[in-house]
Amino acid sequence: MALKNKSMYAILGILHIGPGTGYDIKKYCDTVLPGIWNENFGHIYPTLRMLTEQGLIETIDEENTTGKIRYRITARGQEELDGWLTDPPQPQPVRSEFFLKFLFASDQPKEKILGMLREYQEYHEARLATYRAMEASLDAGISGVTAKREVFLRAVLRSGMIGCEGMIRWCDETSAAIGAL
Amino acid sequence: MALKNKSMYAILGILHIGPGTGYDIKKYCDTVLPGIWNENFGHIYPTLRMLTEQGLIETIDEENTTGKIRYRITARGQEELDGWLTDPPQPQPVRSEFFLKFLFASDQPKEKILGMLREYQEYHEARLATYRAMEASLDAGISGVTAKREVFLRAVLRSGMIGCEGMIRWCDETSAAIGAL
DNA sequence: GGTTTCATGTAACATGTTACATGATTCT
DNA sequence: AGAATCATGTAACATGTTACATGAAACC
Repeated sequence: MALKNKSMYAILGILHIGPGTGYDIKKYCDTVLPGIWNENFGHIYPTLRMLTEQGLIETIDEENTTGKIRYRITARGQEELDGWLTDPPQPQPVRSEFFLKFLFASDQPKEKILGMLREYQEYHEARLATYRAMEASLDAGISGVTAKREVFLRAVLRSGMIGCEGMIRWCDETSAAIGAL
Repeated sequence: MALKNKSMYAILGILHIGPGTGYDIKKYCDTVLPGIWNENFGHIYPTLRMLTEQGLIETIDEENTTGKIRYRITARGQEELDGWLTDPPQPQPVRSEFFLKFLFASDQPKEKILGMLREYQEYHEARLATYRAMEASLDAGISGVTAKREVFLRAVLRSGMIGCEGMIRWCDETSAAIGAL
């Protein structure tokens, strides 16, 4: 009875912000949700069909000249979304390839380990730069979001920045510790 | 030819630290690798068989009274592991249920949102406490790891702590911002 | 006229989790 | 004697990714 997977809620949530096509949903994940959520077409289209069958979303038929199919959330879909929002998020299993490699690298040459740390640091510096750019575009007021939702978007950006800053600092600390070995 | 999945390397890496059974590998993931890597039996046993077939690990036969099967890494397995360690880790797709909910919660009552943040903060405080406990047990010198590997374990613990501290700070900041709405 | 972006969808494949079945050993 | 932990393994299921096929519309 209950929805099986998280993807269904992700799609329901995206459609609650505004109606759109499967393609729009993918776009939304890639542009506003990177680092938070990802979906691929192989998942989106079957899920849209399931959600429609369950009456949680519906198609908008509008002088359908092209092959586009726009969906919007239904009242029942909104209810289902609100219920999910109330459930505490379950801690998800983590799999960090970097830390796994790092832990197993203790017998590798020091230079190799320092190189791994440098790359990891550069990766986070690049991410931090893109977060800052996103923040700047919010500052410039070119996004079409409401003031309230902007507070939430900024908060999510801040969390990404805090994470990156922490990892950059960690790389510094750790490089120093490894260098001293 | 090349190994398909990350689990194979995780298992290879764990066995490179020391020989063990499938059960030991699961234990290792649950105790020293939580927050970094997880495996389940349904994956471990078939993978051990594949790794054996590929000659990357081998069984240790020792007066096998019980049903235990202990594995150790082979020279070829060590080579394969070293090669993987040299490849840069690929950025993994992220899916954070909490942030997804948080972003979709902007239309929910303020109290509900503050509650979500409070729970998220408590969760990170609890994790921080376990990391500190793990650090204390390293300080006490009761772990049987080498001095060098201990440096790496401490570094991984530090990264977990930095992450938790960052998220706790973020919850404070964000609760204040939401409260002011 | 050609390239990029928009748009939908399926099939095959890869990966990961849960539940179950079984039994030995160790601890209380 | 009973409970907890150790130990191996399979089958069914759930989830997620990639490659492919197709074509319209927008841009240059």
